[in-house]
Amino acid sequence: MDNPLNLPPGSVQPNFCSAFYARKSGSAATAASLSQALPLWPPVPWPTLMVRKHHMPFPTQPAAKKLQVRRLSPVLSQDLPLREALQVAELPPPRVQLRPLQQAPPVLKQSLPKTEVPVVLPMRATSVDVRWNARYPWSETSCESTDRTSRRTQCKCKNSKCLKKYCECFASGRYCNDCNCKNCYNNVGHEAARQVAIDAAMERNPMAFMPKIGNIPPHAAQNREFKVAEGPLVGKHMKGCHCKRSECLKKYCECFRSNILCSENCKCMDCKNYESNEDRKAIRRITRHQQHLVYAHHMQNPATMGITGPYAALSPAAEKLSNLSVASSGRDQLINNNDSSQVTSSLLTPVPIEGTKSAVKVEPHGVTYRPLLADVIQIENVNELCKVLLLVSRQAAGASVGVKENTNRRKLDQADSCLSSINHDMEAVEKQRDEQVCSTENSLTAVPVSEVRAGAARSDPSDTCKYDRRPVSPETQKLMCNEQDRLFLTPSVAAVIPSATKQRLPDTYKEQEKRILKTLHDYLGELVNCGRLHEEKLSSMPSKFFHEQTSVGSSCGSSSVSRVAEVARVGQTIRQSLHSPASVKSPGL
DNA sequence: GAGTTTGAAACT
DNA sequence: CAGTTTCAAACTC
Repeated sequence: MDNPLNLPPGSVQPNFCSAFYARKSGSAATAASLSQALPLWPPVPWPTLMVRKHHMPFPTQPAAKKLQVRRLSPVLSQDLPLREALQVAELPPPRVQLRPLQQAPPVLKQSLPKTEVPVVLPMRATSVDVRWNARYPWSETSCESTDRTSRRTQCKCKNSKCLKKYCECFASGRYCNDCNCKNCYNNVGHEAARQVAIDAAMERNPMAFMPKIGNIPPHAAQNREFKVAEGPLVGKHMKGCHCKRSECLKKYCECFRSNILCSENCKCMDCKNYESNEDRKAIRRITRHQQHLVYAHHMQNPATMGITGPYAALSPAAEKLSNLSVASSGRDQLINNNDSSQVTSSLLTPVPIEGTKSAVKVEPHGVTYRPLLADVIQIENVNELCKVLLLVSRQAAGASVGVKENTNRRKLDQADSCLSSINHDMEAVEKQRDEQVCSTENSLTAVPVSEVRAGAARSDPSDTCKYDRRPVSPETQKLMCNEQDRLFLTPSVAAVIPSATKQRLPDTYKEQEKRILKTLHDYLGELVNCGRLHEEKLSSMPSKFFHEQTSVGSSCGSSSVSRVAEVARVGQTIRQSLHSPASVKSPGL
């Protein structure tokens, strides 16, 4: 099979252009679905021409125009149902006809060096990862990682039929979908009219659907750290902005909106969108601060990200921002024409900075985030908590049935072994986690990956009883919610519970449950306090702080850390007491 | 939510 | 190519 894009075997190889030229409803529908699924511009006729030479240097725009546009006398291309389409779209007929490059007159072809292709493409770009238009560079990317549809930019066009570049959907190459537009023709049902509009736009400006931002260094496009470190991307607006009153410090300005500095291409007045300008820096600081708070809101209120459960908590500061649009804060940043897919996937899925093991979160537009409990909760703390809970449980059982100390010790050794195993699995879980608090939640339940997967397949919560016939109180069931506490239900862990205890019943279990929940409650309370203290500190510090926070080993909340670690120390005390001949004392939690 | 401002796109 | 109009997003109240 022909593979002009050199895509890996098995990967999707969309060919929007052929679908577009075919002008068959089936092909168009396929293109439409792909258009919605993939962040690229389907309809322009160039991509098929470009992919072969996408490493070529940028040509000048006039050269492109000469090559792509041929003046026509009123004769329209015979293969297009233009007249019909124009009647539908009520658009004026094009005065020129675009022709594919291959059909250019020989003299034109010969007049150009072999490498000269009338296409502005970032280096290393392909027709798959390039964004064809940067007027609305955020339109596909700002929200897709969490919700592919609900937060995508929705146009509100009224008069343009969504067939002009006023419409951001059309300009960014998307069909309108769930938009608030009126009299929309930017859909599969009006494919012919849409094609006419595209041709018309191309006729006015052959570069109409090309990226507006160019000259992004390849290493900037590829290197996530670069994006973070460099602040505004080094790209340049190909046409330049023409702002007069916004000082290029509002989103009216395409450069500012795209997080790039104005360049010599711009013809703006009173421009403040240059590197050393203090106003620009201040605005960016505020934006970052808002983004941080919004992010903190999401982290502390997991329900907004689809995470629900007993640990969901909303901080007061973040709550104030609950009405702040994430889309608006995020959309103003991204401009990476080379790497839209990567950005799409990472925008709300921050990744750790290389070389740090803390849960630092990085936004692709240069903002570095850090969970409030980063560096507060360590895997050791979680292990200790698990041990404490086991010991508390055993104490309760021991107090109830008088289990001998040597049995306890033997079982404790088994517990250690079991915990080591759990720890191993938890490390695997940790690698996969994308969010520290959620990870902590998982860790507290100490669910190995395999069991997480197995658990996911078991939709019936009552299935957990298959592991153990132990009864669970309604209160516990409420607490467990969707995340069942398998620490005490899985066969491997159940094995460490003294067999004598297993046989006693409801009273013993009640006591165990009560003390475990009490301990866990106290621990979670400490965590919540830690998070709040941390957040208060963050909120009271200048935005510069957020960058400093990217360094490993936050100094914030040292007292909180010690408070959390207290639980671990208590566990240590219990362990020591259990190993000593002396009788077990209450942990005093 | 309505009205205003703004600058790109479209038009002359 | 410059000036004007149209348009929809950004912004303000």
